Amino acid sequence: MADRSATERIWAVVAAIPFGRVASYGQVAKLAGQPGRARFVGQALGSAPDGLDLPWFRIVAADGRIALPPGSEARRQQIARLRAEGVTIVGDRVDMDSAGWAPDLDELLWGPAGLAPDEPLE
DNA sequence: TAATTGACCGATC
DNA sequence: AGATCGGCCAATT
Repeated sequence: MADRSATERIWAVVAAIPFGRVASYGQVAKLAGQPGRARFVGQALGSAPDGLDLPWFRIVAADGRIALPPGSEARRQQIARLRAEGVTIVGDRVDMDSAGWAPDLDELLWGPAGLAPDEPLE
């Protein structure tokens, strides 16, 4: 697996998002080595085959808003899925302060990925 | 082939 | 806090 296309690289980053965490499109793009191409992330997800079982629902807008169109079935499922993982969602927003994913350094500061996200850190 | 679209982002007003 | 604008670039029309 040497020459992965940008799309496949994005899939890999999305797949690397830990349970109970969310990441923004721009962040995924940056981690995939393509800063500034946030929109491409959305396309990559829409083009992702179901076989990958990609956690697409862990991707939200930079402000924590659900990027999917209101009233859409996919959006409703995204919210349900995130809540099922213990992510706090108020209105149409995710609490990025507690559920937002950060680069590996944060895992060292915040603890291993198995940490229960319900627990406020303060 | 050109124009339009889109699961966005950041700065600015 | 909301709205506007430019940038980004592959897929679709």
